[in-house]
Amino acid sequence: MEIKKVAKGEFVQKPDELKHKIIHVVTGLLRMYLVDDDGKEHIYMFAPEGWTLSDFAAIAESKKSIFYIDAIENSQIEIITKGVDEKIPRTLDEYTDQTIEMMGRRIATLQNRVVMLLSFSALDRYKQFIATYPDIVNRVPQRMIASYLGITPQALSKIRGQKNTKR
Amino acid sequence: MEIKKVAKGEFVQKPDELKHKIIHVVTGLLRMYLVDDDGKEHIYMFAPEGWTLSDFAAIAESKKSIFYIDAIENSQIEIITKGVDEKIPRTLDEYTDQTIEMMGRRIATLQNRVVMLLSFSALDRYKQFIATYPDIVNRVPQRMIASYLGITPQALSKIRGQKNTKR
DNA sequence: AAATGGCGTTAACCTAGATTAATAAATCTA
DNA sequence: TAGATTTATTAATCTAGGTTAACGCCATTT
Repeated sequence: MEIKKVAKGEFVQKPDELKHKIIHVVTGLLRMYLVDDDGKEHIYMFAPEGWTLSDFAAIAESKKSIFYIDAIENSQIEIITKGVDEKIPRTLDEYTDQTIEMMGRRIATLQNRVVMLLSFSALDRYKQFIATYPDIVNRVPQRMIASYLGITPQALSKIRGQKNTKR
Repeated sequence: MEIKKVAKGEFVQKPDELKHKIIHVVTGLLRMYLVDDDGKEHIYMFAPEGWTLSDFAAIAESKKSIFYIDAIENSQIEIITKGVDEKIPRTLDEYTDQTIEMMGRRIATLQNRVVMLLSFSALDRYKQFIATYPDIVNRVPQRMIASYLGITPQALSKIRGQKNTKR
């Protein structure tokens, strides 16, 4: 396990790297995102202090990751590196309590995210985001929140205008 | 743990029940879905043989579930029931290898789903679905696939027409 | 076999959010 | 601190997919 400082804007991972990374954020704030065929960024998740980032699907399927990971703030992180073909632990005693807890939280988060993307309007997604991650809201630019919500910065700007006049 | 037969169309869970359920599918096919404020159904996941269904977020947050679960085919299932306030296991030795494996697969699946919902067009979502779940495609009505993809049955029908003529 | 109800398809119209573009404010950099 | 770059906002226009509605096809029930 490697401890590292990353400056704002610095990359920790790029797609197609030959090693998988599991990144634990000690201080600061990172983001994990993909770039689609049209060159558009889509933020998969933010990771503030205490969160862990990794491409579970890539590790599970022994594929290369499609995600970029970079720092939104100067951060301190711990990195565990594994070969692309290295298998996920197969039995219980290869796991730690901490890993299990992280997995449970991750499933709950992803589940809520899918429900939101499936059934909420852009406005409701935004409301839920600020209710769920009030601290993140003030630490990242609007356009990244828009990207996380699956809408354009322009649409988010419009929504915020409406939201304020409607009260 | 309770073993049960459920007939096609029969409910296994409805929202707001006072017990959480973890459902393992032995044979057959179930679906887990929610109904939004406009009365529209959104399918969260399908569960054929070997899959496990549960509302992780509700269990993690000790809340009541928002999901319906019912049988698409006559099925045989195993149900584990827990009180709504009953805590998720806290330490490793309360887990089984099987549970851990299920969690890993679930994260990978959900991650792929979020990426798809964030960055794919309706057509690409459909293509990815039939590539990933070829067997499910022929076991569920189109309208349910549409619901899973986050589009209307009419939109899916149109897409399928295009897809065929474009070759 | 008629009636009922679910399902898939097609088509006309509509709307939430995307796209494009222009501007101003904030932030970075030399 | 001047210039360059990024960000947020507003507005005009466009479009993927939603909505509504009608029709035909199977199944199931009577």
